[in-house]
Amino acid sequence: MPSESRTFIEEARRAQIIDCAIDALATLGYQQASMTKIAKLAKISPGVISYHFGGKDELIKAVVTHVVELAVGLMVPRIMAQTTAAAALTAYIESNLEFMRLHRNPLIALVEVILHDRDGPYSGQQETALTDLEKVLDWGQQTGEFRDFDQRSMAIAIRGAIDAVPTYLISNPDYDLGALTTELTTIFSLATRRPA
Amino acid sequence: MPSESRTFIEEARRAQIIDCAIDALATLGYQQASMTKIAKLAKISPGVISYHFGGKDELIKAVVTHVVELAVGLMVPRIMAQTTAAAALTAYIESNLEFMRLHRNPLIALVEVILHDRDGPYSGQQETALTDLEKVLDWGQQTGEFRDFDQRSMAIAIRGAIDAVPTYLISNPDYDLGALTTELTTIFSLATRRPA
DNA sequence: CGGCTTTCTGATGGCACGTTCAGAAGTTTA
DNA sequence: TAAACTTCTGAACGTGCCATCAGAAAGCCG
Repeated sequence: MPSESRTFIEEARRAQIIDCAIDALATLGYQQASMTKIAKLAKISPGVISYHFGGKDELIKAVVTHVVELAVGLMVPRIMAQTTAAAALTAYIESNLEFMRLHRNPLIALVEVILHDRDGPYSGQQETALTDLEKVLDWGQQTGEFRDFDQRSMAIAIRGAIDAVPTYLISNPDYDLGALTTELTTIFSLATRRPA
Repeated sequence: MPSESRTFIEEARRAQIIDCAIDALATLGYQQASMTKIAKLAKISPGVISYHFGGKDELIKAVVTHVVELAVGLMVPRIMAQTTAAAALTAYIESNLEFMRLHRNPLIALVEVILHDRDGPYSGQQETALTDLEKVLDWGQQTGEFRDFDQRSMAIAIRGAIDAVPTYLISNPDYDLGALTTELTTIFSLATRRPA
């Protein structure tokens, strides 16, 4: 159902439900974020969710799409604006962590979904993230800024380090993201650069 | 119930059930690994599990304890055997990945449990892993082998990179662990060492 | 106002889960 | 062998889940 053909009310309800689903996922975790609880959060009847989304799967898909759009919108321009691959990699890491700072709950909700939907339609998301990152790495190797590491291994390491942060933040909400950002960019700058 | 006071039969059953639980967790995932399915795998009645373990929580705890023991037994001696902090860090990473190679299903089972038991008793495991790693990092900073990075941030990055591997292997079971091991040790060697 | 569609309610059904339990089967002890 | 204990079975129970649906409410329009 294309967005154009949706009523004003329908748009509003969908947005409200998605927001509540994000809150439920982030605060309760995937297991506890049931349709009934999400409905209770939104102060509506459980049936409404099925009415607007058809089922739980579609609601989850809508949440993922929404958060991914948010993330891409924030990160891609920042990365594209760089003129060297090294700067792009730094911007990649920084914008990832900046997104955590600005949209913590949506990100945690996204992580919850991805972690719990094994073999689900979101394992593809991970592969996409890796190949996107590899483009930056390839750029740097082409220009000679980066040394000759294995791109896939490096991508796994970088994404792994980034993806560890939200999980860590769930247990330690007050940890200083700034220090972490500085250190992560330094680590992978040192790890990727061509030795003098 | 201490291990000493257990019958031979009880020991055998517990071991069998733990093995089947590991297989179920690794192949089906946390959600699908129900008591009934584990019992079916072990070709016993569901009641037997409750009889020997008291409940699902205790079974999961037994699985975690078992795998952690396996891992510690393999990794700690290798790390302790090193004479420099840099070598210890390399051994840390290598033995982690070696454990994946030797005990893939137990490790995946462990990861499944830790990922799905948010706020559960296993979030503590993660903190323990970080502080243990920080001991190695602190060693290297004391001796001057390592530069002055923030230990917590570095620990998060290293563990994140390592923990990303099992998840990646679920989707890509045939990826070359050797190449990954070499690259990960190189990355964090470059990232930690004191610049000349 | 009266018909028509959209939107919502809240109860219901069906399903899978973990746990429990009366009794059966097996094992040990005397 | 007989009694006592351990181990096991499989059905039953209570719970929470998602999906469904008849009917109520609300909005829209002629």
